[in-house]
Amino acid sequence: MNEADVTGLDTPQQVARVRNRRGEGGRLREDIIDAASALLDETGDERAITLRSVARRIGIAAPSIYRHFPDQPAIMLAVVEREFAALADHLREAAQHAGDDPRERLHALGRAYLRYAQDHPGRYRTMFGGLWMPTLGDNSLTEEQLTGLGAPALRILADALADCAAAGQSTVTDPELDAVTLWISMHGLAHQYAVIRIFPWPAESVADAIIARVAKLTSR
Amino acid sequence: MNEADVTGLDTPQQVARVRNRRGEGGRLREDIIDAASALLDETGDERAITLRSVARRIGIAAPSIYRHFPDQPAIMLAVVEREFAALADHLREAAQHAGDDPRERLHALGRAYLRYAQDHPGRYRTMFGGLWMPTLGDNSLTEEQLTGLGAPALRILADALADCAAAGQSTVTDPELDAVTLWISMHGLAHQYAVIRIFPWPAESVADAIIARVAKLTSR
DNA sequence: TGTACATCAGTGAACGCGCGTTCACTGATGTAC
DNA sequence: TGTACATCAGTGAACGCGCGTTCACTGATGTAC
Repeated sequence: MNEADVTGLDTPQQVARVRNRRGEGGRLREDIIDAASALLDETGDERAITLRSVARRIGIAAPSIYRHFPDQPAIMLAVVEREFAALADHLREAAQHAGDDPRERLHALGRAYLRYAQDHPGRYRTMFGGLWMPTLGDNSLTEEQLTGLGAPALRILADALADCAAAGQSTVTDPELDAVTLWISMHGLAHQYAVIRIFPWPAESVADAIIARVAKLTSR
Repeated sequence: MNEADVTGLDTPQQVARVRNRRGEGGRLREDIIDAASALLDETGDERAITLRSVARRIGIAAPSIYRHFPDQPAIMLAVVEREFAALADHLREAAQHAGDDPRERLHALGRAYLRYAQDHPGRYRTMFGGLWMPTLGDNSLTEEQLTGLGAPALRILADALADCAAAGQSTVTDPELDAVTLWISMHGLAHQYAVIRIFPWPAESVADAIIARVAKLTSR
């Protein structure tokens, strides 16, 4: 690091980086995941996440990554794990801000889910696109871990749906199963959003229709 | 081509190939698309479709592809175009074999759509995954072409839904819009099928619930 | 307080690989005369 | 019927590139004595 670094001559890809202090080396791990997420947001293409592109972005040498990740797929897995947690947080927050009416809360959750896919299409596609996944036994991810990734977010949805049913605003009889059905349906919309940026149909009404019909909401 | 070629010593990747006769060079174009589709089926990973992997598979030299495609993305586009047509054919056939009851026909379409995603997960993910798409202005595909790809399949679904409404089996009032809604919802299920092979929920009932609720089918 | 040293965080050079693409070419085949 | 030739279908060698990964290393910093 020298004076030239603050002149703005460096590309944003090659920011000068201060070496972490002793004992704080673990922070690079977070920086790597941050950089990979940012690359996903910018390029929308998970193929753009290479060991070297991530290293360039942070301003480190490529081999430095091996101090924190065993190989390249491990970075993808870490990104996806963090994003699933972020999605659950995002939904939880939306549910808390939605007020006391269960029906409103469910709609708020649907909107929040869609917003996540719209705001981070690259991340959403990566999370659900499957290309980061193990080639079946290729690495150490178990099936439970795999389906468990989305479990917290699904839990939030199932609770909201159960609240609707309890309040007499929905006629579903199996909120756990119907939460899956609702999530699957919303995923179809969110995924299309994340893939085709210009959605050729009135998306709001599509979302409302899906929620109201799949969740079997009663007419007000 | 010599005797050794029929001894089975060659890998399936390197089949001896007879040069097309004069005037029939266009057949290689079909062979290239065939090979790319087959690679998609086998690997389930569109990153496996490279100029060289396709060429190896057919048994030609890599540069030969340039006689038929301007570049590598053009192959992907051709594959996707053909698959969308195949999907529409598949649905049309299912509708024809479903008999005269509109409700049954709609359910048959839903099952056929799901089956396509199950039988060809790699193709399905590629068609709807968006990674083959132009980087916006990067090549010559227009927005109409893009959204038009799925139009024939959507048409079939919209007609079936309109038939349900006309027969009093569905209370939808806008079959065009609701066909989109239904397709989006089924896409969510089909996409999950194509990504996670072991589906952790009763998929049949999920599909039935989506169709019945989104299509607003009347109870029998 | 000073100093030797172990540890930590990260580097620089190099490797082999498969990729997309280019170029000048080859050899079979149909056609004009 | 024969033959010259244009065309067609496809090739072989080579290029530069970015990739994942390895290896031995460097230099700062905290710690034990």
